[in-house]
Amino acid sequence: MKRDETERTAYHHGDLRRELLLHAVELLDDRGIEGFSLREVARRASVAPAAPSHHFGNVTGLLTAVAADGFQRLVAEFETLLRKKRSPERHVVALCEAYVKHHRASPGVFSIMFRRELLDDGNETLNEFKPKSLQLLIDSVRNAIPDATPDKQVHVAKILWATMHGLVTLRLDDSDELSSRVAFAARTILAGAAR
Amino acid sequence: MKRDETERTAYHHGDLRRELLLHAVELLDDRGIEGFSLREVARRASVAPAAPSHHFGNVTGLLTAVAADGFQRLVAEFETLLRKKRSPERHVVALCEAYVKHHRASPGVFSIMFRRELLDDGNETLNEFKPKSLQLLIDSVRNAIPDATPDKQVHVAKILWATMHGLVTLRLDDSDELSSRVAFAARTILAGAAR
DNA sequence: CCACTGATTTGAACACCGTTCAGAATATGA
DNA sequence: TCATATTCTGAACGGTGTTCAAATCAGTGG
Repeated sequence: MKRDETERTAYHHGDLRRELLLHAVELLDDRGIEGFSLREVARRASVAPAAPSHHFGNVTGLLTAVAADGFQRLVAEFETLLRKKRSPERHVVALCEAYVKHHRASPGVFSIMFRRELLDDGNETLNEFKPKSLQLLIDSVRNAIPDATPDKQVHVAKILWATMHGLVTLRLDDSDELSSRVAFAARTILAGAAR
Repeated sequence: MKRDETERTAYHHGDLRRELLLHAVELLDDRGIEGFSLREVARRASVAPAAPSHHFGNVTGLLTAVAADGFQRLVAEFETLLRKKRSPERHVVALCEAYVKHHRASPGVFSIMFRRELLDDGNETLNEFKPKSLQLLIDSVRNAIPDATPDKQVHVAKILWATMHGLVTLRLDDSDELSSRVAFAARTILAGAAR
């Protein structure tokens, strides 16, 4: 009922689950996983330390929810890009660039999305959207190198994914170079694979 | 003096620094960085919780020493491989495979070597051997694609490095496939870059 | 309208963590 | 031998995640 109102009382202030998620994202992007703590999230939401447990179970549950959201957004962005009319190769490059863009927009969230040891592997949203994001890249690669065998197409897609991930996480150079390096890398790999 | 003897007394048992390093490596490979704790390392060395601080300052210092050791070993392995007589391309592939091998041999150590937020960036050993490892790959790439511009050679080397890193850390497939995928990826990227 | 039920949040407790610091134990060297 | 420096201990402090009974609130059936 009273959704947007500020009339949250001490208990039951409407949508604590969502609020905790927002603060968790903010804290992650602010201080990274090292500076992250469940108590600090609770503190930022002006709530007792034990409050999150009811919504997420434990800290792993909260991080998993954040990561699942991240993959969901990534898939949404991928699908938006794929609706545009472009050459197959440019589609692949666009996905790779989106990957980097996603990281820059929310580095803290991004950095946990692929840390399996931090996440709950039973989460449904995660198990739906994480494979889906890879699948979208695989499909694009199929169109970009249609003459390759299906196995090789998957092969190349995984290599592309790994390359993007490495470039983004290793930070071998400042982020200005990163965008151009990503596009170059994608084209180089496609070229090598198409021979 | 009394080096190899088991006659370690309560205090001053010879080479606590080295022993702590060994236990830290063991614990990292055993439980990963998530299960790692300075107190557990001290416990495994049968020493008080505060003992490590004298040798490493704090937990960051200990992890940095572990990582620095890791890079030193990686560089040593690279140099051994580079002394063998092979084609330039095979040299590059060999380095990439060594990268993967290193990860498999000591995944816990490997996983912290590139987590800059966990390490002390003032460490001399680290600042010597980490750039050196990349430099060795760059040099190999120069030989493999001699006709490319120096900039592009560095470019390609960094892409290769990122790809290996992504393949190893993302674990997109079981580790049996990994070795062959790494070699394929290296050749694909070199081929694409040589066009 | 009200009592009841279930969902939500609190507050206190527990064990563990990293770090600090005074002081004890040992090693070193004059 | 004795003074000094090095190395380690033990206790303490504040912070963390998690658990659990108790307190609070929302909604429903009577």
